[in-house]
Amino acid sequence: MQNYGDYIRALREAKNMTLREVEKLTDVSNAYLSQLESGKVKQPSPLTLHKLSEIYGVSYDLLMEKVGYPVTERKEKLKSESGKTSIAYRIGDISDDEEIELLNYLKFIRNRKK
Amino acid sequence: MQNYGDYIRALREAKNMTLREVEKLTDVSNAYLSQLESGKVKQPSPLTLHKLSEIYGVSYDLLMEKVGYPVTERKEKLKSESGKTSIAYRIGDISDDEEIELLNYLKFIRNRKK
DNA sequence: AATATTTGCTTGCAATATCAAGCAGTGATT
DNA sequence: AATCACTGCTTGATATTGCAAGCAAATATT
Repeated sequence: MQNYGDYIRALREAKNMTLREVEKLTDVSNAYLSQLESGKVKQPSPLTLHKLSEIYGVSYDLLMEKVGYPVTERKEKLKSESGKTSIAYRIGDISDDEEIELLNYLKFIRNRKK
Repeated sequence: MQNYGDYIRALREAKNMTLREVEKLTDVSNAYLSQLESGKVKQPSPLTLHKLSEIYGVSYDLLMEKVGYPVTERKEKLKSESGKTSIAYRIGDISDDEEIELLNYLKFIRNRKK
């Protein structure tokens, strides 16, 4: 299992944001963000995770879980049926590690030219 | 709203438990429990709150909220399942060529292992 | 080429979570 | 009454979060 830091770094880079851009949007220092992404922080506070979840477009619960906090049981796991034409449908269920690789690869092909 | 410590103390006393009984059940020191209940702790960790929620029979979310942590709302939870939370959102708008590359790459990494 | 800006990072430092150990009061047992 | 166990509490110590300030390498601008 990978470090959750790699995951949130992948999220940021997938959006082509710098640490200081995220800092301005979240009021979390770039110094601390750097530590987060390099795995030097065990469990960032829920508030910090909430801010990150908002700008990266992932669910708060997901980040809480990745960091190792207890999560509230979601009894219904409804699959997104809306959007059978979306890429999400074609990709299907993917693991966390696969998602990191995909996001990294997307960043790569988008920065490839120029 | 006042001190959440008063609330946590009320929960314990409603069950006629001592600090040391709770300590044995939760592995949270009686010293710290005392500080919690007397309002000397700002934000106990989610894990601590989870343990307390289990033995006091209240929801984890409720304690999280009382302490001031962000909570996931029901509405957002439902909506997010097929919206912000899906990989489609994280990827964002994507061209046909990019999608083909992504899907090929996904196939590649899935065949790569083993 | 020289200078300025950007970017990720390291390093103390302050604030806080949590515990181990001990202390005083209260109630039970001898 | 003396002792014992139990109760809540305080205090000092340790670990961790998060920040301000600075730094070196990369990139942009003149």
